[in-house]
Amino acid sequence: MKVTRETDYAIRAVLLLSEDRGKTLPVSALSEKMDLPRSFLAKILQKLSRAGIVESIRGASGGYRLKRNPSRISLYDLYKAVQGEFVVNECAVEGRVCSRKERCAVHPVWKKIEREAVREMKKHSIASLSGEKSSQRS
Amino acid sequence: MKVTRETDYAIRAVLLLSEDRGKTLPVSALSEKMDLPRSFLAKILQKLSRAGIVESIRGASGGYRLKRNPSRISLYDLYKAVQGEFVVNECAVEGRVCSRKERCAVHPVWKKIEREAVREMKKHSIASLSGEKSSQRS
DNA sequence: AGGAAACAGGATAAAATTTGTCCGATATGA
DNA sequence: TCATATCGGACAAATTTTATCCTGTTTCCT
Ligand code: FES
Ligand code: FES
Repeated sequence: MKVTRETDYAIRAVLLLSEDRGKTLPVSALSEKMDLPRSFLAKILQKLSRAGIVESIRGASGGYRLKRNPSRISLYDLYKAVQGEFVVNECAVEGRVCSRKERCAVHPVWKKIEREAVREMKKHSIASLSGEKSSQRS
Repeated sequence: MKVTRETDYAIRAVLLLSEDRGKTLPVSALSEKMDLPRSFLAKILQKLSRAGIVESIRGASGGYRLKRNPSRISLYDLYKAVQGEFVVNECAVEGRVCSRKERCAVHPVWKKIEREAVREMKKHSIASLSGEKSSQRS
């Protein structure tokens, strides 16, 4: 559930890609401009690529560019592409074995926190977050 | 931010302690009844003890008992006693070094998720969660 | 007094996760 | 062909999670 460096880096990279919209940037440029470890970022971009969020262009003058409109990329999309399903408590995951699940009164609380957090992350698109000065109220 | 086994176990133990209210139970009993690893649970109870949530009675026929009324013990109290401050993204922690903090539009989103989750956890007391059928009373 | 039951606190450690690096293979533009 | 890139897999350090064990101390009971 916690947002790791991986996801944080993914967000920063995608934010940068959304600035020069449609532009293709190599990992080196993204890494330098956002001060992120290069080879780690490379791995992260592969995940985003597989998730259909960015697109890779191989070969000389290649790099990465957004595949979707920034307004259609939410924080949740990035979280999920990088970290997978958002889970508050392993015990409350659907399909997990937990002998107490039926009578557990705490379970629903974790589920609610989960839903609220996901909802909040879905609310914010890269488009609404980019541009430094965007006074997004929520 | 994720709820670890430690916190999950703490909640189960405190729930059991709240059933026999005021009763003192040794770690062995708590461990057996809730099927939790004994020595691990012992460590967790020490944390709860230091946080003033439970009280330890040493010596033969000793054990642990609640120090506060179950209606005054929230999930958040337990989370904090065991895992410390609730944090969604390390980058967004107060007082942390992050060069981009000032102009970062994502920061407020993590903070909001944090506030909402903490609020939700504070809303539920052990009293309101115990008794399987969630009959509210205090 | 002595023994058994129980917690306190520190040391230790296995397993899992996070946070990366590196390299050989492949693709592509000039 | 050569320089520039990504791809995918292997590897690895650091940290966190999930425990266990041991020695010491307290307290009840006989
Ligand atoms: S869901 Fe497993 S104990 Fe609550
Ligand atoms: S708070 Fe550090 S980059 Fe957003």
